[in-house]
Amino acid sequence: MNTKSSERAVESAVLQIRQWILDGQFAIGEKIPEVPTAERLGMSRTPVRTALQHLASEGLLETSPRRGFRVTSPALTDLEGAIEIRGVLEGLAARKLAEQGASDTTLKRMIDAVEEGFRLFQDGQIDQERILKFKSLNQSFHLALIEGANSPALRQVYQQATQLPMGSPSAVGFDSEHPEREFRRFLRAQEHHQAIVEAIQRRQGARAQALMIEHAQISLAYLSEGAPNKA
Amino acid sequence: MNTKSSERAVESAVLQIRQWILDGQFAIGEKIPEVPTAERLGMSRTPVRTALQHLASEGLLETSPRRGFRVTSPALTDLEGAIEIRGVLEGLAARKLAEQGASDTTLKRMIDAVEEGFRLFQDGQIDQERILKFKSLNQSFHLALIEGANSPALRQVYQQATQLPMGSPSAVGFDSEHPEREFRRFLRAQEHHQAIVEAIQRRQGARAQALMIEHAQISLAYLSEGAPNKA
DNA sequence: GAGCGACCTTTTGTATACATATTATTCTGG
DNA sequence: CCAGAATAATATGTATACAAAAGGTCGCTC
Repeated sequence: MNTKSSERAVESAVLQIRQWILDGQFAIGEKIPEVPTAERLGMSRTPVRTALQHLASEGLLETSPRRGFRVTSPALTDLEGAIEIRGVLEGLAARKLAEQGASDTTLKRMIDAVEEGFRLFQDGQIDQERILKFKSLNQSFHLALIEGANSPALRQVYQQATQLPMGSPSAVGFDSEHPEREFRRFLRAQEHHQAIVEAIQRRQGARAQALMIEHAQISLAYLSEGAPNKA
Repeated sequence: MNTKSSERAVESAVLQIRQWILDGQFAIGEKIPEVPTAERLGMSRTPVRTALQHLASEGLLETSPRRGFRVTSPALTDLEGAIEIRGVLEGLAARKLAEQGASDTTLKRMIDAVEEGFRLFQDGQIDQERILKFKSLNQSFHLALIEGANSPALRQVYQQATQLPMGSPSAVGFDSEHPEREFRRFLRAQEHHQAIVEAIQRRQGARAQALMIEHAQISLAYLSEGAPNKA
């Protein structure tokens, strides 16, 4: 196959291989050889190699000099750890925003996300479409927070942290058997977001930080309550 | 040139290019093209490319899809950000240690570091050798903390964070013109370490976290006092 | 039959060729 | 003389060829 259509073989390889790993299609210590993977993806070794290096930098693979790439323990037990990390990093971002003042655009992005979120749930209904929309709004809120904090270091580390398996804010699950409980959970998240925005506007750094960290703890509590692990 | 001597062209390229960047041989936003770099290093584009990707994952370079690699700001302005991040991550580690209990070996590593630190300064003297020793003890303390927290995700993100330029705990400076002030600074750090160990032993999670974060703030205050930036 | 070593296969590392996108330059029109 | 488009030059992304090393297999020796 010669130089396919577009020019993002690497990107598609990263997405596909990451999915394979998260789907559990590879055992924990299993080796991922370049040639079969390249054939499976219909491309040459070069982009596959690049993709594997990228995934290794994400922490999904480990590599030894002449020994290729192997799947690391996906640390499913450490989903907790990833959420905690997200919490303290976002807490730091919230405090910085409050202390140094948030830009109008940042504030607008956050307020918009909150208001749209309330509009989503104002009639008390909940369905698949709204859940997806909420996830998107949620991610938008958290991203505005991090980007608004105006700290390249924070942005970079946060990005690394959210690349950990299932560590992303959008990886919130949904228990379809208890919709009313889920509804309350989303609403509580909304209220937290609102309180955080308020604290930032009032320049209450410590409060913003504490709220943000507590906000992350919700996800943790949700997990230990026996929530759906793979929704 | 055909397949040089050994098989670590990539490694040598990483070392060399990293050195060039840290030496300031490239301007901040400057592009690092593959071909000239490959020629300069006497190898082909392939290992250079791999090395550049690696350095990008370290945060020294940034990359856009079809636009190659550029040197990122060494974040001298964001040294602050790196220290803050270290602070909240170590704070999280301290809380986890306190809450879930520290292992004997972890506790011993931390206590040893603290006691040796006090022994270093007990006669009120300070010199180059002791400063280096203190840096080593300091690093040992912080490493024990992170590793003891038993969270793979935390370990990984922390490692990433300390790879940020000058973000490592051992990158503490020393102002040789004010030795007595420096002495007090080190002593204060020691006392913080001791208090943190105590809080962990007493299972006071929130206190341990707060102490750790405050501990990081010392470095920040030190910076803004006009401390030596490159000691 | 078991241990050790040579050989063969597989796989990674590097070099190079080519295609395509980006960037710089030049030419034309206003 | 400047602006914008077409074109040339440069650089990146991908494919492929080749070399060297790791891992496995087979055979030899004791």
